[in-house]
Amino acid sequence: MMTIDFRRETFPIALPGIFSVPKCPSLFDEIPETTLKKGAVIFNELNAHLFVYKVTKGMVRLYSIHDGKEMLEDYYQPGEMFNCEALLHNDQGEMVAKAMTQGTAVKKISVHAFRQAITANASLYEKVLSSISASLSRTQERLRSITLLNSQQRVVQFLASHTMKSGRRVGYEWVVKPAMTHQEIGSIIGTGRQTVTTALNKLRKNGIIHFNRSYLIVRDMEALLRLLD
DNA sequence: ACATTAACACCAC
DNA sequence: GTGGTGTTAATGT
Repeated sequence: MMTIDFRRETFPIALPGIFSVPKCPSLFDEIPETTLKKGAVIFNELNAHLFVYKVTKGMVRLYSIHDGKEMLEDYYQPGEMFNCEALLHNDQGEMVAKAMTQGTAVKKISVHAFRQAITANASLYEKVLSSISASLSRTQERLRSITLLNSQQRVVQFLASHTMKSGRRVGYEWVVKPAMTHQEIGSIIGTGRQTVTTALNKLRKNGIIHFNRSYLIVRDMEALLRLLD
């Protein structure tokens, strides 16, 4: 009877994880996950300092509010940690995290426990850094996109990168399931939902994509990428 | 020209 | 019924 199934983390080589999704395997393994409905609050400005989280299913949106309007700050996908800023002392302002999609699941660990874990396992600290670094890169990329591209190009660019990152390859096509709402896509790329709808419909009319409420298929990724030249 | 906003109908869960 | 989508008209830059 073999019961030894612990996977101990050893890093003989320090890999520059440029393309790797920052993960935190051992620390969150034992934690039960919480499943949330779309729109459910994960943390708000009052309790943002208490926990560090990891997404296990679905997507999480992080936003702030200015003059009653929501400003999307960042978003997170399965395997990614978020709210690592809570480990630092500086206040991030009034941030709220919500489940972006139905059936989003997260795990959480208290800031105190996380700090203790870091003292026992220094490689955790690197994961915190790469998580924050990945968040910064995403935000820079969104800023660049909003500055340099028009809304149609932004839709195309987001669609291509999001599909290749989170979609499943099926033959020559890519399937993204569950589909994001046009509203959510709009908040990420900084445009209105009508603009997203019309841009997606144009792509659908050209046979490059197909979509309905539950999934989205990229039929011709090369044609999609060609639109960015 | 490009994009946003408001408005309305339609449809799915 | 609520929320998401398709479409158009008015308006702004």
